[in-house]
Amino acid sequence: MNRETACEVYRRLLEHYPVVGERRHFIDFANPYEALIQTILSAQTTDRAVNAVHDALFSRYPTPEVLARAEPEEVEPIIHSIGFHHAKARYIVGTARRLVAEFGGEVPQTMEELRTLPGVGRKTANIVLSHAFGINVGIAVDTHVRRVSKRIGFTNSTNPDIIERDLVALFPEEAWRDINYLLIRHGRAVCTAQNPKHEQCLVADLCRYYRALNAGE
DNA sequence: ATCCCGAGGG
DNA sequence: CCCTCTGGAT
Repeated sequence: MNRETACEVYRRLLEHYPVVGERRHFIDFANPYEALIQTILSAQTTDRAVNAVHDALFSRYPTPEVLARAEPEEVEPIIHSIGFHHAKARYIVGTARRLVAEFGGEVPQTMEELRTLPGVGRKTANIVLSHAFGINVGIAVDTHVRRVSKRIGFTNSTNPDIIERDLVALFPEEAWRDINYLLIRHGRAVCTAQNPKHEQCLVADLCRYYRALNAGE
């Protein structure tokens, strides 16, 4: 697929998805510390759930230094409603302690350093870098991104590293952060693994999978 | 009942 | 690769 078509896909998805009543929204990051902690907490939950806990958490633990002195057991009830609270309480306290002990209380700004923090994987590091620091570090390929990219025709590969390389080559750097989430949203809402909703799809006319489907009949 | 904008661990 | 960890929204 050429860049023009890819960018047309990007434009259509960008215009549509913020408006469609998605139940998830990007967290408004106040500072890198809060951004990091909130993003760790966001794994496998809604941002609404994380936002619901925001004030209680950060009024009690406003800085990495304060959170580092806490015990996971006392943090756990505060974040209970988001789920996975047992592991996540340990993650954020452990992360705060490493920030203080090894990074001078600051959030590191490289993928390598971020990923050494407990609870921070590729996806979380990507989000923190792109949203909190404006550093574009590529596209995190999950199952949604993989499926959608293959169907539309952004890539021919099933290898996540090659898929990322193809996507990165196809979109301008400023778009990486957004295209990442647009593909995930689109994959969940419309381009589902089973019974994709072609009637609702904004980019069906540009989609390789959809065109092949119709050509066969 | 079903799904989940992940990470860690086996 | 597989599994587990959890509550909440729908």
